[in-house]
Amino acid sequence: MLKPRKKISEKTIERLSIYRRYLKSLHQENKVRVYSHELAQTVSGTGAQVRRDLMVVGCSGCSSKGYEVESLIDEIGQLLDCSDVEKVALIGLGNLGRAILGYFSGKRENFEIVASFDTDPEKCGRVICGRRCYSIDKLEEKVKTEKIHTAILAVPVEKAQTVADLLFQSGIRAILNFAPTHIKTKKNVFVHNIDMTLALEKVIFFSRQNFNSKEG
Amino acid sequence: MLKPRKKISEKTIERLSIYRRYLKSLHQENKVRVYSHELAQTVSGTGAQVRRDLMVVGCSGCSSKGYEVESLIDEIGQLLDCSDVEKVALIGLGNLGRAILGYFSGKRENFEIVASFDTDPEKCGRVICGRRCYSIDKLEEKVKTEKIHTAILAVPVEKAQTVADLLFQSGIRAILNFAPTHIKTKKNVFVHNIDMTLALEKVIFFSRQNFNSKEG
DNA sequence: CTAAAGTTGTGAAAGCTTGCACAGCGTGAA
DNA sequence: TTCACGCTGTGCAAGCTTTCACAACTTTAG
Repeated sequence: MLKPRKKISEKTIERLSIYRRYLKSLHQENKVRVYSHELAQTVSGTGAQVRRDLMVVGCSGCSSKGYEVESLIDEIGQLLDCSDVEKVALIGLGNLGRAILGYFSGKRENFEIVASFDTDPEKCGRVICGRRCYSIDKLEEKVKTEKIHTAILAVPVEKAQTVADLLFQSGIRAILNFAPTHIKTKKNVFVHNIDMTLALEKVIFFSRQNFNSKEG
Repeated sequence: MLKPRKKISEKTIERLSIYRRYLKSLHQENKVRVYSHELAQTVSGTGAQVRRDLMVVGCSGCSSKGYEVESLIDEIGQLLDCSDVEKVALIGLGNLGRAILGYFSGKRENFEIVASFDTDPEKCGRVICGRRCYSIDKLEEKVKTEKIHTAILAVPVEKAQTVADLLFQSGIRAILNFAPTHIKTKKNVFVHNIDMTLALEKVIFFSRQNFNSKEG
């Protein structure tokens, strides 16, 4: 029943997600067809790359007319989305955690933050940004009863590994980690890091390098 | 005067930054030496990769004793850091923007957010999270007089390209973009995107894939 | 002293990602 | 119908990244 699908690279998945976002905006403008080179602009890529990415979703392009916007959206969705809305837990309600909660609140189709957790007794039990905050002691229980498979980690760096271990133990399958540290995950759990400090340092480095190589 | 340095890849720069972070923590624990395979753990990599990364900073390892923590920190710093603190501007003081401002406030050695900007007249002129917020009309002026080279973009997606163009025009050399859209940059400007929705979608996808391939 | 163990630095292979180039096809014009 | 055009799908090559594997070196033990 499961397709014999090849390994799909992270980069391809990211681009597909970006294509879809653009396709949805085209759909709202009632555009019916789109060419690969148009999609390519959304990722600074080439038409060939787009076509290759689309091969993994079971391509349906049509020579000289391009791709149908609506069916592409569907097909990418079939690959990327779950059958039902994915439940997500947020751990850590500091400044960043609350901002994340606000950022993801409402208007999402594919996932929803259904619970948040913190250690601060001041926060536990209250409703913050429209979601009830639980004590982290309840994490394992909630994750299991609510069948949550994905977690966003926005705790201080010292606590990140401990909380991550707790998440593994609870049966979480994926973590989006905002703590600036590498999380050791032996299990079959996918971890993606968003390390803002790292990103800023990188950006600063390349700004200088570009500048020096051109003008310095 | 400028080293004839080869192109250094983004990935290498990221890893170097991570190594350094770990090295600093080792330094605080008064650890003097470190082996490549220890550093490798911080990035889920191999010793060979670490050694290769370190080649670009002008390696100084010593057979069978490993690397000196302190001098490695210095050498990586020589590559990554500017001679003086890099000034950064933050555009957009919504929930996310304020969280970013808080996140980066204080205790940073290499960079500092020196000004923030927003369109909301309610915010302009006030001091938010310890930084004065200016009207976006002042952006070009401020960027030029303060010699700011780097910007963090945390504006709504509709405004992202417009503001980015303004930043290019003002002479910005690098942008860390949080808006979920691709920014067109013809000039010699380095743009790095942090797209949280994209990241979460990716994480969800791979959690399912891992799970299915193992147990489904 | 010699030998064993363990690490660095790096050439070379393997693997992954992107871009080129072209066959094949559909469309529209004449 | 026939032709020219332009797009898709994809083999292949080029480029980039990681890993392997090993010589050279340092330290420790005997």
